[in-house]
Amino acid sequence: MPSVIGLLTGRVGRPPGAPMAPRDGPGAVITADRPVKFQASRRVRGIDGKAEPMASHGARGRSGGRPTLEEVAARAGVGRGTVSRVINGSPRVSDATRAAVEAAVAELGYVPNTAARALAANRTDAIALVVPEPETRFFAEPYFSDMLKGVGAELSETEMQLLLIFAGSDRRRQRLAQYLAAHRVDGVLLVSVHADDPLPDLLAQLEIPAVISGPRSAGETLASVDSDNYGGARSAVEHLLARGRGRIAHITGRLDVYGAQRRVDGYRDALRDAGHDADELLIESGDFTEEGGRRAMAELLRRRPELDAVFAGSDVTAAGARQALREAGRRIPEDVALVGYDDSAIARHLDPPLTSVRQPIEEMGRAMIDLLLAEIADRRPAASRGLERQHVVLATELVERSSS
Amino acid sequence: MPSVIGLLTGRVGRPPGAPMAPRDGPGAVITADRPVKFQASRRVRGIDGKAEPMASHGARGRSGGRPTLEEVAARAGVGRGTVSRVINGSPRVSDATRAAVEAAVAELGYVPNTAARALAANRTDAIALVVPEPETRFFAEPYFSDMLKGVGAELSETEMQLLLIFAGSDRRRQRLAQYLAAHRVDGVLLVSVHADDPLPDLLAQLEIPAVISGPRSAGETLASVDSDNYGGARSAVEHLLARGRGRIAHITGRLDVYGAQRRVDGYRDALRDAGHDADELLIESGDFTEEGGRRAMAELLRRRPELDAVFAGSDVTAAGARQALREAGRRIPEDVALVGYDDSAIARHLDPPLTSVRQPIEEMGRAMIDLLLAEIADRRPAASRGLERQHVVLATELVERSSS
DNA sequence: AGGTACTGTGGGAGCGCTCCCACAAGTGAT
DNA sequence: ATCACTTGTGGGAGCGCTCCCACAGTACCT
Repeated sequence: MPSVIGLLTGRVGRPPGAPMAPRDGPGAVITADRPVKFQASRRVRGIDGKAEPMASHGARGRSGGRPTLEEVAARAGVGRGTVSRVINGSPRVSDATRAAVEAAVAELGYVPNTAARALAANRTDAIALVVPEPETRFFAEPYFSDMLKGVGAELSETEMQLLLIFAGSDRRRQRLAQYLAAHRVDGVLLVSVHADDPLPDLLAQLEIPAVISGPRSAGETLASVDSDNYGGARSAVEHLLARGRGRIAHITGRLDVYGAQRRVDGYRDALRDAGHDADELLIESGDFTEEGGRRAMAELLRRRPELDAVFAGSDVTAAGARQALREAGRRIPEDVALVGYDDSAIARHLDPPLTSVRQPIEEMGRAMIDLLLAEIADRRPAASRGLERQHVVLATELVERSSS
Repeated sequence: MPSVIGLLTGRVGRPPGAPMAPRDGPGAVITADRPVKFQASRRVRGIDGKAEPMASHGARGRSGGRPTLEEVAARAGVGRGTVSRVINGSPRVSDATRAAVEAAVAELGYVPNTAARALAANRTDAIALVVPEPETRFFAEPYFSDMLKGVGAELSETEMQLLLIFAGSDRRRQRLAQYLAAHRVDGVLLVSVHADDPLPDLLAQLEIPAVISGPRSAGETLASVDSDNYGGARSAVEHLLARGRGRIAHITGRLDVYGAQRRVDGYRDALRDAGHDADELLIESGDFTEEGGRRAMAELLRRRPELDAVFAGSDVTAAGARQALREAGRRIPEDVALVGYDDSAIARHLDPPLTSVRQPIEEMGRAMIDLLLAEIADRRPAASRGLERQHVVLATELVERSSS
């Protein structure tokens, strides 16, 4: 499978009277509410099939017979600049002129030439969603498709095109670097990036606007969107406490992931605030995998056989823990209550169904796009930057099921 | 989810001495075998963060400080045209000059500007894979991902970018039409198109090269790639005959799909050639669905209870037939042998595992790309067209399992 | 010598846009 | 009436490429 999938997200027409988007707005390409009909548009080649003389240089040729801005202008009896303003939705055009231009556009079936626009304006109207994972994982995990849904929804209000780039192997990362160096996108969305990934630095160097889905640290330099890992963990632990559990263990995620650290913090603080003594032996690190969860659970049972609840760093981890608990003869939730994180599909399908902390992934996608578009728009007027990076944190929600 | 996913498939560098591809070849963008290192490339903005005067018109500005062809030429002490020839891999450059240019390219970290190239050359170096289905089906059915794999593999030798366009709803078809009208792709790959789809006509009108994966009829006007439905069906029936079955029924696919008709033809001819009388009551039409298969099977059992084998138009259909057979108390394969088509995942997982006709889907994807690239290349020199459309048919293979 | 035919090279013209300057016309304060 | 804005408009000057023509240089014929 190729390493970059791109999603078309632009819209076809701009709702009449819709507010202008930033930077004079990505305007309507064409006001195509009417049925999309394609006039056979005068062709370059003669009827006999032989190539027309096609005056080596001079009037219309290469474009394949498509109308240009200039032609629309002539038709509408206005200048080129005015047509451009109408096309791009600038407000500084009189109503009469606008109507004339729109009529000409419709009559000629004018569609802007993307390449010319990109060249002149030095932008691509495309952004990339970079996934440093093999595409199999991408398609398998609902996390990504939820994110994609949010991103797509938010983007559908714009003319932006989305490219999905898989950077799971060295070869692909190389390709990605190439792609970025060619400035083929106006901005980048980064998901599931590890702490030591050089990609963020590359983006900074190339001065490409970027938003990261989970900050790499408290001092993240890129704009970021995250769910409230700390709060989510707290809510899980508080829920267990409220259920009367007092010996709550935690299987962490990979601790080089900042979000996993924050969950540990939330776990610790919730227990401390409830007046429980810290017990480091109730914490065992996992790695977000099922096997890791099983191993960690077995270890916890060995160290603290009297535990009565487990907060796992992910649903998959919880699934592993569940197996270890079963093997040890512990019943869920009677003997040990279990809470996961992510509220993924497995949470619902586990036996018993798993209480889990839901992250608003789709919303995170939307938020990322908002931030990114703002950054792109800001950058445009090569103006005084130095804006602080935005960091958005979205609330989580505990979904209670019968495992706790 | 957005309606167009684009896949990046281009390569990073051209293998030294690789044969030139058509039309003077999509050449190496940059000879980046060396580790991808990004020089901080002189920036437009001053160190203090304020915008440089940036002489309103005149030398270098908009491009964001990236080197241009002109600069590479100056550095290498040659003309602009020569650098262009080197970049595009033209053979009409002396070795010494080429080396000098390549050195300059490497030193400056030159990467061609895609937009400028697209504008000047009137091409996009992108093609679209159009899927007139919702993306859920796309991701669920291995048919598509296999196809994608083949397409991606073949494309990885070129600089072409792939766009995946979902045209499952009216809105999306509209968007697609818009996209095509803007000539944002050089060519289109069409998969699973129904007989009455207007898309092929639209493509013809816009003069966009296109290849279809299953011809809509014997007189398909578009270039096409298909598997040998006729031969595949024959091999299935011949296999059943060889196993001593004499009363072989057929559950067809949707008969508005040309391939399904061809399978019926193959079925008929195989029986006729073996000296069996035609028995139209052994043929019942399905619709490629499980429910259709079940219904058709029930009907066949009612009409011809003495049947001893079934050739189903697809694996899914076979799965439906299997249920109906079970319900009727027939054992597979003892009482009734069952053969499917597609050799999809369910064929392996059915109980008993299903004998099925495998189509070389990945190869079909490759073949489609080959045809499409050839068409695109042919079209370029607006030369005498009128070439006959190419139709490629690939052989199928019978995969024997225990259901027959 | 003068053709004829290459190969290799430089650079003009142009692709279809956006950006921005110039300027006409209108509006209102002085 | 003059000045200072504002609003709307036209069009020049690019953006960074590709295409192709022109031409120098070399080679091999007559």
